[in-house]
Amino acid sequence: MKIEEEIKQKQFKSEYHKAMVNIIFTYNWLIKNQVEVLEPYGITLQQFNILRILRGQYPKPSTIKLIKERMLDRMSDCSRIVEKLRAKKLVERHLCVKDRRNVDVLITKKGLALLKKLDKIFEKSDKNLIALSDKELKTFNKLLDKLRRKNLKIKNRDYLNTADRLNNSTHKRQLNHKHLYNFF
Amino acid sequence: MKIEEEIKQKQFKSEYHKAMVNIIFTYNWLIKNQVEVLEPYGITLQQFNILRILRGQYPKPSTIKLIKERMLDRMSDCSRIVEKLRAKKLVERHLCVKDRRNVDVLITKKGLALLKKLDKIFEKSDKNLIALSDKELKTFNKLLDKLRRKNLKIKNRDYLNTADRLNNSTHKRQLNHKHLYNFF
DNA sequence: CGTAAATATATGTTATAACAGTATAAGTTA
DNA sequence: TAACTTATACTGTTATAACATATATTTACG
Repeated sequence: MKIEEEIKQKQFKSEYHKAMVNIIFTYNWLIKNQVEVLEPYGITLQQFNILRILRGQYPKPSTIKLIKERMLDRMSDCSRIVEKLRAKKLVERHLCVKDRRNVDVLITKKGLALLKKLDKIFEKSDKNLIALSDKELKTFNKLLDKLRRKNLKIKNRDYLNTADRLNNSTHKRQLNHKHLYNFF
Repeated sequence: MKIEEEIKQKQFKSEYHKAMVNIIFTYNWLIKNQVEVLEPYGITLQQFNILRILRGQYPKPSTIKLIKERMLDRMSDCSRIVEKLRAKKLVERHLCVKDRRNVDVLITKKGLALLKKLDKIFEKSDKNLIALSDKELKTFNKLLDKLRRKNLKIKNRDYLNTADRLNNSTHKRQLNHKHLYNFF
């Protein structure tokens, strides 16, 4: 549906402006779908994404640090999310003997089985979700990549570890917008 | 920058999958910029958007209901955000005499002045942000509109008022993803 | 070796998103 | 007009995002 109808706005002041709204609207539309699919299975989007990261490493365990990096996000709550997954018996945690600062996180059989089930669900729901042909998808991806040519002053990567974070204290709590997930 | 480099992933299993990640990544990239621009001015993105909605109606006042609708979101915290704006003297609140259930919210001179300043800032920062030509923007918007052809089972609009919300209690707290803003 | 620096994770704190529920006013109908 | 329904806004609650700090371990360096 055209974005103008979706949000009941007669017209935008420019194609540029329309593109901004369109990205935001489409993002919400997309996330909403994912969340609704996950809801009956009792896990959140964040938990789901961590499970997929763990599967990506399986049978190798992942440290909290590795998970954080894959989430491409500051994700200070990573420890706590992993703890919730552990409470559901979807992951195991072991102290790493080589470097006792690390915690090895491993997805369990139960976790793998859940992902397998969800794969099928998503395959079905996703197939009809993004309604573009393969050729259109390519154009679309190219445009998105080009769109972001200009780098932001503060890059995501600057915040990947505590040290960097502490060196930059110019900003206060304002970033209420965390959904930088890594799908794979 | 290509999305593969941005998130250090060698390749995606499909263009479809890449598009999903790309939308999410681009959204975060966009919001991050907005938030950083607003930060020095001491208002959040949500507050900023409500101010713009109020300016859109000015000199007419807006009810909380109207603001909620324009936000295109459940936005149960609307009252509280307006209260914060009032504390900063950016808006005024008056009891509506015609219908005493309503609260008339009006942007103040100070609020208008702040928006005017921010307009200039954003014009500068935005100009270089989305790096697409006008023709590319048109193609891009067309693709985004087409992308969403398939409607989600649960539409946003179903949640615009309390009555509708109460009639649908099939879901629990899961929707941690609110950034459906209305820019104008 | 001893001390400082760096690293990895866990925990504490505050604001707020996402609900649910309540209070008040207006509209509707018997 | 009373009784019921709907509409509008406000308030309460819980989980968590976005920090900041603390603790434990390893590495680096004099």
